[in-house]
Amino acid sequence: MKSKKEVTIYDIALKLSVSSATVSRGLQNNPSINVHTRKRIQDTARELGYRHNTFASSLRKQKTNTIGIIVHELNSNFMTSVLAGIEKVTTAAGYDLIIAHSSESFEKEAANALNLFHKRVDGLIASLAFDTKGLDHYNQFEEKGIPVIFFDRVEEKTDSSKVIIDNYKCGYQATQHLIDQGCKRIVLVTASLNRNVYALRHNGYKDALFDNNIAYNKALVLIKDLSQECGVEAAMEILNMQPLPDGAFITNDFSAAVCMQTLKENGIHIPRDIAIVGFNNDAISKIIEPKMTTINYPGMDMGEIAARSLVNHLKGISNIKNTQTIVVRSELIIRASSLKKQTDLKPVIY
Amino acid sequence: MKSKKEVTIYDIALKLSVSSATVSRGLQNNPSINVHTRKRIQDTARELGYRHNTFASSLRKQKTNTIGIIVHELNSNFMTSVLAGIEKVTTAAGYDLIIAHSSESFEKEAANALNLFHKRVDGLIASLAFDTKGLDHYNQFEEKGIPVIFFDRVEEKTDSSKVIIDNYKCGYQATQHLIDQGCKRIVLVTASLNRNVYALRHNGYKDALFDNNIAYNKALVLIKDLSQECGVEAAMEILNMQPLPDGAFITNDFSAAVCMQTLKENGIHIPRDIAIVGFNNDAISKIIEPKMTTINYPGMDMGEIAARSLVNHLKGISNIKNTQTIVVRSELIIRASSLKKQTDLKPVIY
DNA sequence: ATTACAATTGCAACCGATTGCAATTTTTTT
DNA sequence: AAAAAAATTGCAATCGGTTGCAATTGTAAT
Repeated sequence: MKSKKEVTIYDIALKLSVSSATVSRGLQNNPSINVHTRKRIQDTARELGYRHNTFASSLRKQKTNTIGIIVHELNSNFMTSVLAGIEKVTTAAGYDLIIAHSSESFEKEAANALNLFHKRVDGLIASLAFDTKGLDHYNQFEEKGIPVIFFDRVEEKTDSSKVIIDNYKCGYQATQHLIDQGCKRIVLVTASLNRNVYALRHNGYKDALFDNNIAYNKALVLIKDLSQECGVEAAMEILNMQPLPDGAFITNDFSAAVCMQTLKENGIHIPRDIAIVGFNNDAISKIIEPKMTTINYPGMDMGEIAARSLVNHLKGISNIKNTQTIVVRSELIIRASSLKKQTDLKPVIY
Repeated sequence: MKSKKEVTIYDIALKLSVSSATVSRGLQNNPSINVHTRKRIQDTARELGYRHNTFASSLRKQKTNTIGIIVHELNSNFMTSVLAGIEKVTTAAGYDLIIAHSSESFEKEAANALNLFHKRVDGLIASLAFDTKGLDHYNQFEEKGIPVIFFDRVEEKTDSSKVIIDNYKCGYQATQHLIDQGCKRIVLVTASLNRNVYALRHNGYKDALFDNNIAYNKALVLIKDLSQECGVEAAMEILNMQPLPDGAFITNDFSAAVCMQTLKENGIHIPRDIAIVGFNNDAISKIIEPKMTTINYPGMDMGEIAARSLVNHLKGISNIKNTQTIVVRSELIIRASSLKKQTDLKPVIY
């Protein structure tokens, strides 16, 4: 239990009869220190079991070499890919990461933001929680000149930097596809229209209907939380609709899968009775029967792009303010769950 | 871009004509400071936009109030639950978390361990990567008296503290269940037997066969990486077996789901031709058709238990060394994928 | 041999909060 | 009113690296 005293640069300095300044420089491989001396210092450090004291260093240097990440959840394919992309870039650039997740709670998100602020991250990458309203909790970063970059779930109105997909287009595409398959009564299951991604998908849905002369029917739009349970709820509501809808665009693969399953259990045939399109291209979309048509978008790329902008900004290579919004590509992946007609359109296998 | 200078306790001290010591104590609500003074200090801090400097504090106090977490992946139900459990406990106890994931790579795990070591976490909670061999990279913590507690994927042999389930029992139970359903040729799809969890499940499988007078057949044991792709591979190998197996115990729900699907696509009926049991009770097990029999074990509880031991140890309430191994309950959840016989055994709906 | 210049190394002042102990002020007791 | 006890507050050292600038040593040019 008794832990030995920490080894400091002073111990090394003492042992080698040099100054602590030399040791400090030597450990950083500073070329102003003689190569031979450097080696002696590094060897002795290893030998003594020295470990760098991050606090002392950060305290003096006024920076932490750490980037904070705030996300709403971790347990999706998408998020894991984003993180992988971020890690790839930041690790290469020599930054550490602190990952915080809000479990879709505004309060936790704000608490995480404050915490990372206190931990003095050099920069922040964030995706907003479900019910996050406003970006006030990120103002503190702005004020101190700490760069923040948002991805996916962002606040459209503000002029903060962001990496997003064209959610409007996705919504339009998905809906148009369903219409192409002959659907006339298309349900939209989505989440709070306050969150940009959902609002835009909704707009796309609406406009696609309009462009095809199909009346927008509010009763067909179900606002849910996109949890697994909500898939069941949505299915039940759909089953109670008169007449039955013939298509559904459910903006989350997991909810869509559960919904689809519940519909099937109630004797609905997919896609004959109801065609289904999900969102995210999560692994489950390929496992469920029939395989699910969905929107794919590149988490890894988004992560990389966001991280690279941030890192470049931190290194002074570019300024984040100049590239406010980056839109990455996304695509509709057509699988069996939406194919009512035999179509010459080959399903894109992803 | 120009960030204003940081506000320190000295600024507050100056403004209120008190000493920095008083400010420091006042901010911590130290009762030795007059209530009225405390209020003035806190008000002024807020007014000036003071933020606590964690480094200076950690440097002086020689502790960080931070617990490190090392896991192999984040994108599973199980892991998310564990994290939630850990968070619940640590947040209540006033600790911060730093989450690091190794993407199933030993090297990354070791790098993460070193990093957290340098960040001087007060304690560590870890689950090992796939190919992690030995615990040498955790010795550094031991040496400094920093408590480490492992969960789920652990190294059995060592006497480190751990929170686990009875993997042997799970393996036995799953296999026995398949045998009860009339299976005679049972495939086991699992991962490297070097990793405790897989070795023990394998032992359970073996012993269940033995106790039922079924010969252990090495050809039926497939060592894979339990990725999604491996589900396909496993299915292909199963299809090539002569005669066809009549049961499969696949120690990961996702792989099991993919495998099951591939088998179905090849005309195999589940469970009639082959009965299937998975592992983890991941969400997918309830979505796939037929729903999958699997082993459920309480991630949230494991997280809570691990965190609580650690926190209690850190607070000196108990010593981690006294409770080396904690085994939490686990259970077989029977669903349609394994029910060959109409049985009076009611499927446990979880 | 002398001067100019480059290569190394050291000095010492930071960075900001914490805390044991002493000093001072206030309150209570006699 | 003096003494004792309690409540507040301050002093000053400490945690461990970093870095501008000065000092020293070594090397090359004249």
